Amino acid sequence: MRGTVSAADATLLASRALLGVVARSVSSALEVVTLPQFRVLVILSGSGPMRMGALAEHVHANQSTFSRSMDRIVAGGWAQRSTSPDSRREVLITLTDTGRALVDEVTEHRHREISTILERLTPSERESVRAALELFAIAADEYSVEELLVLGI
Amino acid sequence: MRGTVSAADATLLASRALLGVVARSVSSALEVVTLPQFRVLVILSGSGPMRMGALAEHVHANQSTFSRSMDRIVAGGWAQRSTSPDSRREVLITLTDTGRALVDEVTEHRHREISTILERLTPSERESVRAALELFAIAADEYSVEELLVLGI
DNA sequence: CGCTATGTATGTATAGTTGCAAGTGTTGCC
DNA sequence: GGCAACACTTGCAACTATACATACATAGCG
Repeated sequence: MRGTVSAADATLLASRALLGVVARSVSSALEVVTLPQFRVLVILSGSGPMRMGALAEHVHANQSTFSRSMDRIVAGGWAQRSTSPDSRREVLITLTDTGRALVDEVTEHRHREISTILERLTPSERESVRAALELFAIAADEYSVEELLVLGI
Repeated sequence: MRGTVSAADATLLASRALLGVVARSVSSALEVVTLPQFRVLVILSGSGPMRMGALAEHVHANQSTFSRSMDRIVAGGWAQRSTSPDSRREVLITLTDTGRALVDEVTEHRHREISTILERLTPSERESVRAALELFAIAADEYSVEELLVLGI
C-alpha cells in the first residue's frame, strides 16, 4: 500500500506518455496533409478501397464536404479515384503507394519509439508491462475503435 | 515464453485503447471550440496566465495568426486579455472560469472512463497495471511533454 | 421507355487557420 | 527627448473544412 498514485492516475500518466509518442509520430505526416486528410488515409489503409459515400460516413462528413476534401487528397497524390466495377456511379477511393507509405511511416515511427522506451526496462519489467497493458487493452476493448478518428489515429 | 504478442505490440494495442479514451474525452469540447483553440486552453490550464508571445510560441503559431485566434477564444468567453502589471505592452491571457471548466471537464471525463475500465480488473490485476504503467511512464519520461500539443492534449 | 432512387459533384456561403508585411503603442537606453 | 527594440494588432491574402441546396449521371424497376 505504498503507492501514492492510484491506478487511474498512473494510467492517465502513462496515457500522456503514449500520447506523446503518437503525437510525435503523426506530426511528420501533418507537415504534408491535414489531420482530417490523414484520418481518411488511415481508414483506407485499414480497410482497403472504399466508396466515397462510405468513407464520408466514416469520418462523419457531409458528402459534398467530403467530395471536395477528396479533391485535395487526390491532388496531393495520396489516393486515387476510380469507377467501381460494380456500378459506374460509384467512385472507389484507393490509397496510392505514396499514401500508404505515409501511413506506414507513422505506424513504424510509433512502433520504433515504443520499442526504444521498452528497451530501457529490464526483461522482467518489460514482461510485466506487456502483461499489464494487455490486461488493460482487453478491459477497455468493449469500447469501439471508431472514436479514435477524432484524433486521426 | 508463451506470449505471441511482443511488449511493443501490446503497448501499441493499449495505446489505441487509451487514445480512444482521450478522443472521446476531447470530442465533447470540440463541439464548442476548435482543436487549435483547445490546445491553447490546455496550455493555459497547465501554466497559468501567459503572455501572447509566449503562448504563440508554445503552439508554434505566427504572432498575427495567434492574435486573431485569440480574438475568437476571448469572444467565446474561454479566456481573457489583460495588460501585464510588468509592462503595458505585454498582454496576459488568463483562462476564464468557463475556459477552466471546459478543460477540467475533459480531464475528469478521461479520469472517470479510465477508472471504469480499471474497475473491471481484480484488485491484484489493477495493482499490476498500475505498477507497469508507472514503469512505462517513467521510461518514456525523458521525452518532453511539448509535443503533446500536436494533438491538443 | 420512363420514373424514381442512388451516388457524386458543383454552386454558394460561412468560419477558422495560416503567414507576410505594415502599423500602433510601449520600453529602455543613450 | 529621441531612437531602436519589443509586444502586439491589423491589412491583406490564400487555403481548408464544413454544410445546405442543387445538378448530373447511373441503376433499377414497372
